[in-house]
Amino acid sequence: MSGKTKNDQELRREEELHYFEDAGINPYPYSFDKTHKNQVILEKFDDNNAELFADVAVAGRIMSIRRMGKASFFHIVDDTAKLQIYFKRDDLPDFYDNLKMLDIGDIIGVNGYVFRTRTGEISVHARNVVLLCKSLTNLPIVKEEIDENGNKIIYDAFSDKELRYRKRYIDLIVNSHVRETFIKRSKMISFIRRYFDDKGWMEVETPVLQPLYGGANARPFVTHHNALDIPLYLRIALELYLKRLIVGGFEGVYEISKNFRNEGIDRTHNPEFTMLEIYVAYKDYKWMMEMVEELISKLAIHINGSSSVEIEGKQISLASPFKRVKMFDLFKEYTGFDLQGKSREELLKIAGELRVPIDPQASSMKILDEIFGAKVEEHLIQPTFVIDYPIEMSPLAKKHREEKGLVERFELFVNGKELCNAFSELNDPRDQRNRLEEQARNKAAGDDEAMVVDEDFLEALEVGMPPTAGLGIGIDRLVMLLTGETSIRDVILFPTMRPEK
RNA sequence: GAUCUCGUAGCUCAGGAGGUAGAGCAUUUGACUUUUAAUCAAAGGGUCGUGGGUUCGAGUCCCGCCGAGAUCACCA
Repeated sequence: MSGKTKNDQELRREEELHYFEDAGINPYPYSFDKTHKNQVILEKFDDNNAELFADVAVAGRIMSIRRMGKASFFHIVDDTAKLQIYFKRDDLPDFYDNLKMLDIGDIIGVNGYVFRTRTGEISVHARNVVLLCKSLTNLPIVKEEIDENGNKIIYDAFSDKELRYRKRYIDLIVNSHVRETFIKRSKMISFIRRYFDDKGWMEVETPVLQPLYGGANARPFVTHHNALDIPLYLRIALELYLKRLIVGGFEGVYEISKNFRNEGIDRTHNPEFTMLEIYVAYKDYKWMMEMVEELISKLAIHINGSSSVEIEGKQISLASPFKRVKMFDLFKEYTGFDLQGKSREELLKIAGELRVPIDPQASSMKILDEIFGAKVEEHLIQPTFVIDYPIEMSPLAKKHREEKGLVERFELFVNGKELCNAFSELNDPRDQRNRLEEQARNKAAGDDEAMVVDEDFLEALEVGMPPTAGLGIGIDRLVMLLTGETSIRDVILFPTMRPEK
């Protein structure tokens, strides 16, 4: 127990705990043999097969109590559904009086038979009850009603976001849609794993603690290793180690794990977030686009039963294929300017005409990025592959096979937000060295998100990496898309919070 | 990091002409052996985020601090 002062309800629960102990009932027993999940009973029971449900054992947390004198109705919830339990005094001579010492939040196990009540609800008629865990704090009471149209009306929802995120275990208990969101998240990740594994690509684990960070433009977290007495960085991307593995001879590797970026927190950013990266040898970005289309459209159907999702009131179709548009064609379409091959000064002038505010020190890459963010992104509601980026924006991508000054890269945008980033991976070590050195110069000039030169990575490329297609997907944002959530904190179980004081 | 908004009982909220707090649910007691936002009757529960100021008097006005949300900046 915390040292917090207990309120009257918490004190009463302690008294009830002692009541059970004094009665020789262990309030924290060791196990309970369940025969059925609640959902199975609700789905499989019908009035003609009652004999199959004549002796069931169910268990779960008490969520509501209706005492009617010599009969009582509780709802218990397990990890599948809410189920009603009927207690009749005559059938529970030994335990019925103990029922009033049970509270919302306690966990019980019940043996009994399944039946349908007069009002039609499938329920378990209890023959035996065991207390499995006494709860010492009171939960928020959320009541639900199904109206005549079958819509669920929720009363007194537990909705304080701060409490919900800090006390996620309570959020999960009382808000069933929250539990569903995280079940979907888990299903999505296992679907992706299965999809990749079936193709013969291998899941790997690469260092989280890295002597040099790389693979993205971001500010890292720094920590210190005592025995080695060196700084170590928490990874900002998976890329450079996964490519080393392609050099090492694996032909398809992927990793799904946390990245850490020392930046602001908002509706779409959490300092630690889950990234998927995959690298497949002998493939290019065109192949990767087809893979992404298939993966995402199949995933949507697997998760939601439909390739169409509604988010922020917009209907979005994730059915394959997705639109593909060259980045500079999008600039033409939404700004009226052809920005390809323009000098920094020309871009600065155009940004001014478009009324896009730009830091006068900004590089041309930065200016393009700003204009894209301000003028183009918002139009990319339906899934759109934006392809062929300027070389300065993509230091790890391979030069375009036809167009000078561009690289073979795509980003997938959905609902105006970037979901994936991919390229034909740069495997010419000389070109890669030049580009990283350029990054290092930018860093020296004050760009604290620019990349650093990783000599070991360059040596790996000198050993030789086959042509390779690489892809990164922000899993949290993919979950947001498929669950309709608009805040990343609603798809991360324990989002980063400032500590309470 | 900036701006705006918010922080009242276990939960959801009301109060805001400054006069030391209200509702519903939850809890307690009683009635009720198929109820379901169960119902009916009665009762208990709050140093109104925190520290200071103005005032005879502050949940209410002012300032600092803590925490949160939204928008923006940066990014995925």
